[in-house]
Amino acid sequence: MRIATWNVNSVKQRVPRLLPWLDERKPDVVCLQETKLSDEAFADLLAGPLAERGYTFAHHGQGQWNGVALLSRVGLADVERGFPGQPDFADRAEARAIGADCGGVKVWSLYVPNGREVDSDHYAYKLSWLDALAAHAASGPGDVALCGDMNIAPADADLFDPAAYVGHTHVTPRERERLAAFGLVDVMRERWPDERVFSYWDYRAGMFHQDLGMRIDLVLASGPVAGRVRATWVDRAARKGKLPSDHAPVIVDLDVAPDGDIGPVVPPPSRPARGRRGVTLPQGSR
DNA sequence: ATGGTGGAGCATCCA
Repeated sequence: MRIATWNVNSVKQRVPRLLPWLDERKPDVVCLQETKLSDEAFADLLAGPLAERGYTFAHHGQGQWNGVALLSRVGLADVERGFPGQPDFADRAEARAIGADCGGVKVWSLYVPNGREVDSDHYAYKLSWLDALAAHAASGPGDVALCGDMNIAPADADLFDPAAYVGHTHVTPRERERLAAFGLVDVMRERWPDERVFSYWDYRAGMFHQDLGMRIDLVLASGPVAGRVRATWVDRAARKGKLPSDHAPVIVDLDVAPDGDIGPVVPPPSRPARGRRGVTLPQGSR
């Protein structure tokens, strides 16, 4: 079973990239984030193309911001939109979490709040949001995979240059502690312990071209799921070419790949490290 | 060079 997670940064803009990518990679379960559509608009846009490809789907949207979805060819049962105790921001519920049983695994598509500035209201919201998620994720006895844009780099190795992020969100101990508190396995880092591997590159200043990115899109799996992993990689090809998202998909194969390949013969997930110091982070970049 | 891009949508806000 192949699971993928991808922050598409507007699924409407990304349709010409998403549909060929589904045909090429043939994921069984897809977690999308930042769809930026209402449920109705998502269905109008994608119900036909997804049905043609054998996917059922569930979307949790709020219009122009946020929005998460699950696509599945292995079943989509017990769909949950949001999770118990999920906090609001400014008294408004945001569409940042959708979960379902897909092929025996409870899969969550998550778009963790950005946090904006350390110690801002939005940062406090991010921490409380993660606390509530931990309480819910820990409550289930079954196999679980938390997938999505966590807006946290688990370690300094997940940054092109740790010095560029001093004082920024995404790297603070309080955020990283929340990730660790899930008690789940970061399957990408387990598979590639010493590789330079990023999933997000700012659109600005040629960051992707220079491979100046960060790894914030994660698959966090419970032990039994992590034990089934045969391959894990970042699909950097999806970040290239015309009108890409600023994130690349993260792909995880459990047991065997959908085309029968046994995995894990895949290229290293990113380029070798090139010493780059003193690069100024684009303002607002996360 | 103290900027630079892209998506929401129409004035800015967000990442």
